[in-house]
Amino acid sequence: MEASYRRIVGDIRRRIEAGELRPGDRVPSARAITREWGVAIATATKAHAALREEGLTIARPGVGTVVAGPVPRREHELSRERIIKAAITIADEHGMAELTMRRLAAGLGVATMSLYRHVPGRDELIIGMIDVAIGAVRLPARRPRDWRAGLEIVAREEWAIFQRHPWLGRSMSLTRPQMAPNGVRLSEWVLATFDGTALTMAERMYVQIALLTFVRGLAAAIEFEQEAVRETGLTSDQWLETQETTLAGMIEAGTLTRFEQLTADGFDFDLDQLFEFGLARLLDGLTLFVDARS
Amino acid sequence: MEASYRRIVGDIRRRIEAGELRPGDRVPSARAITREWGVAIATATKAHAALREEGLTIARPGVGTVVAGPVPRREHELSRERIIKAAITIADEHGMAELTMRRLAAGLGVATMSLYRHVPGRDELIIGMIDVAIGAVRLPARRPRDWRAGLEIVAREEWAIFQRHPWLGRSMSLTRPQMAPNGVRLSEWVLATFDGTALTMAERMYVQIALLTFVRGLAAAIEFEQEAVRETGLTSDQWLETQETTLAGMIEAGTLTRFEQLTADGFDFDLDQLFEFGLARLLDGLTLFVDARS
DNA sequence: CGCATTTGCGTACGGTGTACTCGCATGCCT
DNA sequence: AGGCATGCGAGTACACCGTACGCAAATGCG
Repeated sequence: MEASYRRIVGDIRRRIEAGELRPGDRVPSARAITREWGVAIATATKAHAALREEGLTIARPGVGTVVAGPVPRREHELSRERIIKAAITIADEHGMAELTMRRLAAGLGVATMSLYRHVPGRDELIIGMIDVAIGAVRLPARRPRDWRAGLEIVAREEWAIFQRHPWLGRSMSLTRPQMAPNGVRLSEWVLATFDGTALTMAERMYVQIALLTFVRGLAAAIEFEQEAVRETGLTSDQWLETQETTLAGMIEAGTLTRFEQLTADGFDFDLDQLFEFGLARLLDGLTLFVDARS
Repeated sequence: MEASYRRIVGDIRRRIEAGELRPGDRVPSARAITREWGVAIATATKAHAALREEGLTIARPGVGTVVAGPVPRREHELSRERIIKAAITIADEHGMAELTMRRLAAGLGVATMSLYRHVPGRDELIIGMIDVAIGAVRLPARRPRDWRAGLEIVAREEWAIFQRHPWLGRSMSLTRPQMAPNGVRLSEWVLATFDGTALTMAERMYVQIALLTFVRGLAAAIEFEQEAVRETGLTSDQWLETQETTLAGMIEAGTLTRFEQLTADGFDFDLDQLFEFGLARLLDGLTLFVDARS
């Protein structure tokens, strides 16, 4: 009769090879083996050692003996990635103010404090959200020959991201844009866009920041605009009312003729148009600058 | 012997004329008169009526009989103005996060809930702060002939305000800029700057918003910069460290040559330079636009 | 004298982020 | 076989927030 620990090793190996136990899963613990196979704990330890020897498993004190190999994505388990994704969903749909740790945990079906095993705190969570959001920017692998076209692509891409994530504009200033890994990737792409020009790296960076600043500044208005919509359009009335009482006194003083004319014409905010207008002006100005450098 | 209520009226009138009781002060109440002059309450009421008849006082139910006339500034008393000013001071010095109603009240030496007699809530307080801050913008009465010069003045003035109040950039998008009375005043000035051009009011508004958006976007970075300084410079190190570990992996991949070169050159953020650069480019672009319209 | 009204302010509530702690399961050492 | 340090999940508790509510005192008035 073969040594009983060899039988245990064989059983477990079979389970691994059958895919019953996948990489990252916990093999039966020593205590569990004693119960399952009816052996002493020494035997169980010996089996563990043999498995480890074969490279099939690795032992992690405090957690268990785990099947070796690249850990596959495990959808149902809590992870930093999954938390961030859920947080982004909440922020997108209900606004940043609604993103609380409790609500986030409830949405994930876990206890509040469990989040803190994967994320240091709310601020760091937001930084992670920013990075993931920026990471969604898709830049064409083939860089356009024209720097202006490249810049326009980036700006439009950023604008799209800001629209998809209304909270992003106001949260981004929490951190230096470069801090997030995906921000660095974006920066590099923009810097490279100017490769055909005489601009120094510092100058390119200035250009990039000027552009991003404008887009981000405009994006900061998105959240408010959306919040206004969320609040049952009441804000629109309320705004009108406030404006009315506010303006009444000033118009009486007769010093607001142009502003009055503007509102009479039914001027309306359209963020997309504002974006297009500002982008065109900024790119025009940058063109003058780049041309002067060449 | 004269009617005793006439004596009381005389006494009180003397106090008022002597400046002992100033406009807005409360004249002795009916109860107080009965105690002070030893008369019946009917007499006291009669005295009050006589004073009111003379136009010296006005009666305000629930508060008292008050000396008539324009109410002078009363430094030591709580007022919406004083609250807003104190709030701005706190936000300037310690950041918006430190601005709590409790702390604000403590700084003013009053109970927390006393604030709510003068301010509906924190949000409205912030709106008031924004308005006061914007109200500090000093525009020359004599408008420059050149629209570009005018725009530059406004932009620099706004930038100065944003620097003086680091919280302003992030808070302003809470509301439409026009909501605050002083914002309207500013808008009107900018609109008027283009009087010599062919721009429609809507176009002028677009120009203004584009400019303000850029300035505000850049201003959003001020708060973080200041916060970094506040946190004992640790953030600077921490940032470097994060950047190091972050970049290490990416540089290894060999895809960040330009960014690497930038940091090697010791590129440093200088918000003022960024402002100047962006402003110049934006104004250049706007010039092309305005010229094309003429 | 009773009344409604104004004012100042204390208490309390429902919410937040998160520090702390406890129980449990683990691999390892003696 | 038993004791150990370790890792993990989760519950409890704390400090703090904005502010609704209500009470007590003072007032002019009928």
